[in-house]
Amino acid sequence: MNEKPLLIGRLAKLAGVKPDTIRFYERSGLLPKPSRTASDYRVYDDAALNQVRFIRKAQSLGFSLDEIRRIMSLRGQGKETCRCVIAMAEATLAETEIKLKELRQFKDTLAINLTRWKRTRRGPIPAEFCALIESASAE
Amino acid sequence: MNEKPLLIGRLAKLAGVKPDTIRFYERSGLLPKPSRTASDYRVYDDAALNQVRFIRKAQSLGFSLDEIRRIMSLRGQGKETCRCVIAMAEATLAETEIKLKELRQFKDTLAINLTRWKRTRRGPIPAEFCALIESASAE
DNA sequence: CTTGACCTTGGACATGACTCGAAGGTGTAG
DNA sequence: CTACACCTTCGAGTCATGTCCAAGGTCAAG
Repeated sequence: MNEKPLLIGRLAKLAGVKPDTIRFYERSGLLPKPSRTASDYRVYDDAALNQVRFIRKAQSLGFSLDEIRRIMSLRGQGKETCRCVIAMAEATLAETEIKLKELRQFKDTLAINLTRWKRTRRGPIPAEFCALIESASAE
Repeated sequence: MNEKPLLIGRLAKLAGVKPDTIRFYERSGLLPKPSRTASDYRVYDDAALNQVRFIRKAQSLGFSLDEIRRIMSLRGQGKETCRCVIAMAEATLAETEIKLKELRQFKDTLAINLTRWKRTRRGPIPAEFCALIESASAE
């Protein structure tokens, strides 16, 4: 009643990417080299799935693979590297906060411009659109 | 006392990009074709500077040139395109809001883990900090 | 034992977004 | 007139991030 090993195809499917992408991440040093079966198949554990999902998530938030590699390297450091880890985490946090602020501002600008457009060019405006503008500018 | 025309090099410097990039944006339909001097030099106005800055800003927030092109086309077009424009704006706004929410969540996760770790930093590195990657990708 | 779905590697190709170089024209300072 | 820093086009190169293909190995089902 052994569980079947988690091979690359299944991992890829679970993470919503292609096997090639997993291999590419491994080559790029984003994922640790997995263990292999006797026949050289890659075998993954559950952590690998989380790691791949984390990469995609961070990517969708605008981090490059290079930045993600740095963020992920926070794991598994020795205690002598405490300061380094803290600094890195804080840098990432600061970066994220700046992105947040700018994105919010961008959204507001967009909303304001659309409101102006709405006023000058009075076409048929769906109700939901007005609601969207309202809620966006209200923030 | 004529003002000197705003040529590509100066515009590029003001916007913090290279002349090549400006030409590239023009070729890609992100910037309108500027007027030319008798000797075929591109001559820009202040609006161009704002446009280039807008592109860079939006880019830094994770929008592709293609998305930016669509966002920018909201300016100064149409009358029958109302519905189309509205739908596009709505989509962009929604997308931006999702990004906002996710980024905020990402930041919070990061901050929480960092704070927790700082409090306990006398001892060995707590497992939960090392699990940052996993927790961040959870959900 | 064959079939078909997996896996392996290596290398080529694709796309977005620049970035550079060559070859030549323009404008101004000395 | 001569430098020199600009400008022009065109085509090619670069980097990040995949994505595909070929040639071959593995494994479970029929």
